[in-house]
Amino acid sequence: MPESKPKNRCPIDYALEVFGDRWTLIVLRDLMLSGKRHYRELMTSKEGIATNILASRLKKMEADGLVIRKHKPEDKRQVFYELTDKALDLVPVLLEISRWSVIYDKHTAAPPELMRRYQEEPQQLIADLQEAARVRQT
Amino acid sequence: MPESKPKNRCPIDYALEVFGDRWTLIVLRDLMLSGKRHYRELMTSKEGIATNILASRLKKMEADGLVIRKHKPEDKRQVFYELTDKALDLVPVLLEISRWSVIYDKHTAAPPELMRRYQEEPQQLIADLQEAARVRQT
DNA sequence: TTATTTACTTGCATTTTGCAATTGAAATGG
DNA sequence: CCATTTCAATTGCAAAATGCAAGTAAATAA
Repeated sequence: MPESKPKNRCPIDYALEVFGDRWTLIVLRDLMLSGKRHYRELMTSKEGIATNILASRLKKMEADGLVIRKHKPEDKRQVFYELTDKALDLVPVLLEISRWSVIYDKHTAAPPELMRRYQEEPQQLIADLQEAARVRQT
Repeated sequence: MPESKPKNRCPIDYALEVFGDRWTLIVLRDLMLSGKRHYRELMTSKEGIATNILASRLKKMEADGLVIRKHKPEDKRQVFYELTDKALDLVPVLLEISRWSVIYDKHTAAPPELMRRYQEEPQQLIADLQEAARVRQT
């Protein structure tokens, strides 16, 4: 990595560079919480991401160390995207954002059971979601 | 409010609509954690926001119920932006994002004392930051 | 061997952003 | 007072990012 940015940057600013756009968090959500792993699966999110945007985001996410692009041995057309620890460590951020949205969006569609568990045993839920995502990658 | 969006929306998606762009979180950070309240103060962030973008973001943030625009009685040119509870409830999100950035950005500039307190007594730190922001608005 | 699936890429119109200059209202200085 | 400065924006335009539709290459299936 070149990595020759102006030292000492605000943590919010760094986060925005990595996932501060309209689509990266959507893709991360689908990979981390919805169990999607393939390009074609990521295309089906109901927010309707354009194929060129998805491709460019996955490329940037790989460059930023959030995902690793791999080929399926049994079908070499197929690609799947594996989450790194750097990405999995965003689970608490996604949950905290969700908690906020549930309060302020009256049309929210957050799974109630998930949010109840987040309130009652946040650490355990985080660990479970990360573990579930890790298990899927094989 | 009109509020006629397609019912049942994902909480991540709602959050992205409200603050999922390059600048809104920067402005929120400056209002919530750096104690800025005036347009001219928000212009000085080292990320260098353009004046037209700042104006449009503040307008959208007001429409989304994050800030309230008020005039200073003693100088009617001056405007200050007051944070709503909806905005102050994003303090945990900002801190969680910061925690992540501190781990993965080797050039991070997060105040170590702040992050130490977040680790040791998160609830108290959140309450203190919200209270400090509230006190400033008068 | 032809058709289909998968993961993209390309071209182009539309939208958003960034930059510089300008504005108008209100305060301040002489 | 009247000119100057401050403050919070707005305007115009170029550049970049996004969205949409069509196309492509490699691998598999029929």
